Amino acid sequence: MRLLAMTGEETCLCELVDSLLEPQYKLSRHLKIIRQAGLLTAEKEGRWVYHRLVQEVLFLEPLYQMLKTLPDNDGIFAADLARFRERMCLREDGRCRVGIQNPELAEGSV
Amino acid sequence: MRLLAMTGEETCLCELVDSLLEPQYKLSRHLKIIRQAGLLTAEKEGRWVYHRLVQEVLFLEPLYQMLKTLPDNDGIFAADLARFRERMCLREDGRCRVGIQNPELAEGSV
DNA sequence: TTAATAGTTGCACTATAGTGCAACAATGCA
DNA sequence: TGCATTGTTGCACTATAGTGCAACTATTAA
Repeated sequence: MRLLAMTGEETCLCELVDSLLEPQYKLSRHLKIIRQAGLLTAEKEGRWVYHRLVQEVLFLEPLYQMLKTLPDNDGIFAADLARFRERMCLREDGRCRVGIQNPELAEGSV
Repeated sequence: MRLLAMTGEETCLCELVDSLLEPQYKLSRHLKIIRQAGLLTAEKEGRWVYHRLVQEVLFLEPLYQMLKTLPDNDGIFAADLARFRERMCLREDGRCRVGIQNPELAEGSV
């Protein structure tokens, strides 16, 4: 797994689910690990939790720089990014207002 | 495990064994993984094999930059580095001429 | 050509990391 | 207040990565 939200945005979990096409609990745990490592901040806002990468740590800057430079030979990241951009269009006033859109990954999908 | 030879030097395995205090086969395999990932070149020279980090790949530069910036809170890296400097003093004409010095890690140690 | 030295690797084993289900807390809307 | 929604987590399980021994190759020096 890799953190793909190198766009500098802050996102909530459901937006990542729709972008990366991974189940909610998987990404939730992934984010938790990154948060405990001190690379991510979580800010609760109503039902949504906004995650953002920490910028103030010295050695993280070259790390982010590397992630931006990384090649994307198979185009997977490009596809994730495209879905992410599309998903961000659903925001209202810059805030997420809808849950998981992908029916196969949504909560009550049986 | 972490690659610690960020000093820009090229080193042979026995020098790393004496610096990192890890058994030869462990480091040999570790180097193999890094080599297969394309981050390391191996150059055989007599009985010795000199390993050097690849510099020509675009996204590796910020990675090395990050490794140099990484904090060393417990001082382990500093200790490794000190042993490495000491070990490099045993070279003759810039080439390694002796095997593993640490008796507990040497070949015929029983 | 034999012995010692520098390094590699197959195999079995152990430890750690990732997965999926289901139950859970917390918030907001009807 | 009750229920749907967003997100989290305990548990058992599976997959992957790391470890140690010992046998192996390749090279040099006697």
